[in-house]
Amino acid sequence: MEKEENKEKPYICTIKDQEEIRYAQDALYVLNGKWRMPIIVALYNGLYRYREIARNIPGITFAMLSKELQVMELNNLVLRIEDPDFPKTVEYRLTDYCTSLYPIVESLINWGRQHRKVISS
Amino acid sequence: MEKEENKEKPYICTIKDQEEIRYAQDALYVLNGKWRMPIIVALYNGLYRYREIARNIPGITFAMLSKELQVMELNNLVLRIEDPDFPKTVEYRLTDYCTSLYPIVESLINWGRQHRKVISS
DNA sequence: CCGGATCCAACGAGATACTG
DNA sequence: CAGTATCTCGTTGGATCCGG
Repeated sequence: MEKEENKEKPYICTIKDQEEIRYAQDALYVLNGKWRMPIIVALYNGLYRYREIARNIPGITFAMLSKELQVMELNNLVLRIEDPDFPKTVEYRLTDYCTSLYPIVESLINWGRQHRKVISS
Repeated sequence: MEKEENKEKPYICTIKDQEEIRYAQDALYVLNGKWRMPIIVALYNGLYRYREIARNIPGITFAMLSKELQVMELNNLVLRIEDPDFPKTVEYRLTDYCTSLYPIVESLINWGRQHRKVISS
């Protein structure tokens, strides 16, 4: 980090810019990685079971999903609900906290849909 | 990739889920990495010059910004406008294509702002 | 069927020094 | 001022094996 260099020149910038950039960075910190948002989409659409989720996210492996879900549980993004019956079933749910992220995910989906239309026309 | 395993079971899932997940993945492919979105925010807010941008994105180095801008230019996200005068000045602008991404960035900022409020209260 | 643990490759990211 | 070229390093991502 060579923040010294950045700070040395106070520079005529509107504080607003810096703040918006920081907000974006904060959100990115929570949502970083390749799989976090797709997993949220899956859960949001009612895919709750482990293999169910894995099967519907193109390219993900079980190991990656497992690791991501662990981290997301620690970060309070998902809840893990285990049923002790046999065969063992586990469900994952979005926390309310995570649900508040959905506008971001939604705009992502909308852009993707629009973009698909554009490039295929 | 053990997609074979994923494909083997057609499985009762609504196609809609898969499509939304794919759309999100498409968008993420364009916006991946730690710096792409912050750079877009900076440009969107009227920071056009190289050092101006670097100074206003916390944590970024000149080298990272340089590399990102190159890739973003190739991907048609930014335009590089060089003025041959001395001292040399270069401006970067968002392309229209990139501007269409701004709803995503905006929702990111809004969540970040909201989140800041929540954790500081 | 539900995963976790481990090991390793690939890539992203940063430090540093240098150029026009 | 506006970059580029390497080099290193940590993290992400993935394959494989293991357990309840």
